[in-house]
Amino acid sequence: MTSGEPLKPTATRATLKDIARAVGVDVSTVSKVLNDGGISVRAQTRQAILDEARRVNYRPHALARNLRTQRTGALGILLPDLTNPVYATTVRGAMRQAEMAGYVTLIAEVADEQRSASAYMRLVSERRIDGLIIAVTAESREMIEAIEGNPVPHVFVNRRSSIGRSVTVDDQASGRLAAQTLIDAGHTRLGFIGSVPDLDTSRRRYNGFFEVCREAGLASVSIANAPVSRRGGFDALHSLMGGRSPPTAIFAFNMLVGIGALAAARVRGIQVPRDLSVVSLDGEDAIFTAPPLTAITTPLAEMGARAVIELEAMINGREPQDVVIDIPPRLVMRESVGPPPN
Amino acid sequence: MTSGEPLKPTATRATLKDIARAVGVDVSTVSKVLNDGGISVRAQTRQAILDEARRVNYRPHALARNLRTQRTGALGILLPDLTNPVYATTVRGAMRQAEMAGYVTLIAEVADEQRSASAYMRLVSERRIDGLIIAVTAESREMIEAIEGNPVPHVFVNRRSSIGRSVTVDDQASGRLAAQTLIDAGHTRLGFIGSVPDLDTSRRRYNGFFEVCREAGLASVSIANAPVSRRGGFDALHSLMGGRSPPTAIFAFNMLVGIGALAAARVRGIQVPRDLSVVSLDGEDAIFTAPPLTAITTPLAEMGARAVIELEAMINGREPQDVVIDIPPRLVMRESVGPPPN
DNA sequence: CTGAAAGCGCTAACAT
DNA sequence: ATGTTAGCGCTTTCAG
Repeated sequence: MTSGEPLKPTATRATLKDIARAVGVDVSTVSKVLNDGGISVRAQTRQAILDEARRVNYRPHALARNLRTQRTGALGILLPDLTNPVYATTVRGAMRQAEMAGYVTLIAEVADEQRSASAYMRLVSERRIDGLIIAVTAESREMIEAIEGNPVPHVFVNRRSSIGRSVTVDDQASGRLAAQTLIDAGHTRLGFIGSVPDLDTSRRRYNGFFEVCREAGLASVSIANAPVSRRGGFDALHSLMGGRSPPTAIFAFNMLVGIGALAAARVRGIQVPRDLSVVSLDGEDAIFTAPPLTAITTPLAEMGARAVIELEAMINGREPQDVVIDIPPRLVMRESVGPPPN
Repeated sequence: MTSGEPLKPTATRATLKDIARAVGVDVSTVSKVLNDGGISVRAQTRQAILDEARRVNYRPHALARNLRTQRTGALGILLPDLTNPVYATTVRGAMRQAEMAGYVTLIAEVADEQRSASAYMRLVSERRIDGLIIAVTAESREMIEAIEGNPVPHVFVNRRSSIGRSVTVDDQASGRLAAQTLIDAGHTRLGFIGSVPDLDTSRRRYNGFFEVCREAGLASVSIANAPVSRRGGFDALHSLMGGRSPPTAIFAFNMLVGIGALAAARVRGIQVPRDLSVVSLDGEDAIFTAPPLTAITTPLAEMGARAVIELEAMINGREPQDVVIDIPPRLVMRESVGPPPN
C-alpha cells in the first residue's frame, strides 16, 4: 500500500532557463523568441534558441505564464446535468470552440443553485478561469450575489438572465413550428408539456406555441408542467391524458420530456400516432424511440460554440451583446405525428 | 462592437500582502496562519489575521500557490463522447469525488486516438493537471508515446491497458448473468452484440457470456460487431437477424447498443419479447424504451469515483494497483425478456 | 513567536 | 541585438 516517495508532482521538464543556459543567452531573449517570434533578435541567435527548444521539447509552464500575464487560458462551464444530452451537446460545441481558441475547459456539474453559487465562487475567486459559461438557471439570491460580488466575464447559454448576456436560440419559433405542425395535421385539442414556471426557454416555446393556436382559433391548450427529464415527461403525459377532455396531440418542449411522454403513452395503451400525436425536440435519441419522434431541431452545438465566441469577446474587452442564433428551427418528420383519431 | 479597455482579466482581490499590511505583520506570518492554522503564532495575532482575512473575503490565488507548490489542484479527464450516458455517468462519479478531494476537473472530449494524444500532451506538458483519468482506448502508438514520453499519474477507467493501472467493473460477471438470464428463460439460440475487437470491456463480457453458453451445452452463439452507439446496435441487429438461423435472444453489451437493437427490431416487425428477447445494460434511458429493457446494472459512478481515489493515491506516492469494483452486477427485470417463440 | 529572503517559471519595461 | 531588473502571489527554510 505504501511505498517510498511521493511522485514528483509533475515530470521535470525543460524551462526557459535551461534553454538560455544551453544557448548562452539570457532567459528574456529566449522568452522573446518563443513568444513574439523574436523580431529584433539576430537570426543566428534565434535559430539556436529555436533548435534547442525543439531539442528539449520545450513547453511553457502554463501556471507560471498565467501568474505573470494574469490570464489562465481556462474557461469554466456550469451545467446542471451532464447526462442530459441537450447539455452534453451544447457543452461539446462550447468545448470544441474553446479548444480552437486555445482554452482548456473546466466543467462543474451543479445540481442546484446553492451548489452553483459555491462552484462559481470556487472557480472565480481562486482565479482559475478567465471566463465562465453558465448553463444553469441563476435567479437565486446566492447565485446573483456570487456573480455580482465577484464578477468575471460570463455568458448564459440557453437561458436569459438579468445579470448577464446570453446566447439562446429562437425558442418562440420552435413553439410556433410545433403548433403549426399539429394544426396542419388536423388537430384541434392540443397539449403542451413544459417547465413554464422555471425555465425561460420553456416559457418562450410555450408562447410561440400558444400564439399559433390562438391565430388558428383554438381557444385553449392544456398544459402540464414537468421537470426536464424522461420521468418528468412520463408523469406529465399521465396527468394530461387523465383529464376529461384529453388532447389528441401534444408538444413536448424538450427531447427527454418527449421520450418520457412516449413511454407513458405506451403504458396507458395509447398508440402513437394513431391515438395521440407527439412532436418534440430533436437529438440522436429521438431517432431510436418507438415510434421515432417527429421533432424540431435546435442548433445546440452552435449555441455552445457561439457562447464561447461571445465570452472571448468579453474577455478581450469588446462590448458584450445578447445573441440569438439565427439558424431557424427545422421540422424532422418521423412517425409520431398523424391525423387526429376518428 | 469595440469599446474601451480590456476588462481586468480577473477582478482584483485581496492578497496575502493586503492582509499583512492591514494587520501589520509579514506575509509569511499570514501564510502560516491561513495554512497550517498558525500553530506557533500568538493567539492574538492569529485572530487579527483571521478576522481581516474574513473581512476582505480572502481566497488564495490558486495559480500562485500552485506555482510554488508544484501542484495544480486539477485533474484531467479524457473521454471519447460526452453525449454517451455511460461516460457521462462515469465522469459524474469522478467529478463528484474530485470535488470532495478538493480538485477541479478539466475535461477533454477526444474523438480519436490522435486527438487523445494531443490533448494529453497539452494538459500534461503545460502542467495544467496533477493527474489524469483516461476513459479512452490508448493502444495507439501516438498515445503510448505521449504517455510514456511524458509521464504523469494516470488511471484508466473502464478500460485496461498495458501502460497504466485501471479501474474496471466485473464485466465477465455481467456477461455470465446475461447468458444465464436468457438460458433460464428457455432460449437456446443466442446472439451477442458487442465491439469485441476494439473494446476490452466488450471482450470480457463476451467471454463471460460464452462461458455460460458452453456450460449449458450451447454450441454456438452468433456475434455481431457494433460501434458503441444506437446506430451501431441498430445495424448489428439487422445483420444478426438477417442470417439463416437467427437467434431468439440477444445480449447487447451496452445500453446504447441495446436501444439501437430494439429500434431495429421494431423496424423489422419483430416483437420484443414475443419474437425476440433482449437483455442489455442498464441506465436511465433503458427504463423508457419500448418495451422497457431488461438490463444489467453497472456501477459506473462508483467506478469513476474510485478512479479518482486511485489517482489521488498515485499522486501522493502510494503504490498504484488495478482495481475491479466489487459491486456485483444485478439484473433488473423489465419487459424485454420472455420465453422463446413457439 | 515573527520576519527576512529566496524562489517557483515566466514576461515586459527599461537599460545598454 | 541582448541583458538587467522587477515582480505576478504564494510557501518555506532559516534567523532573530
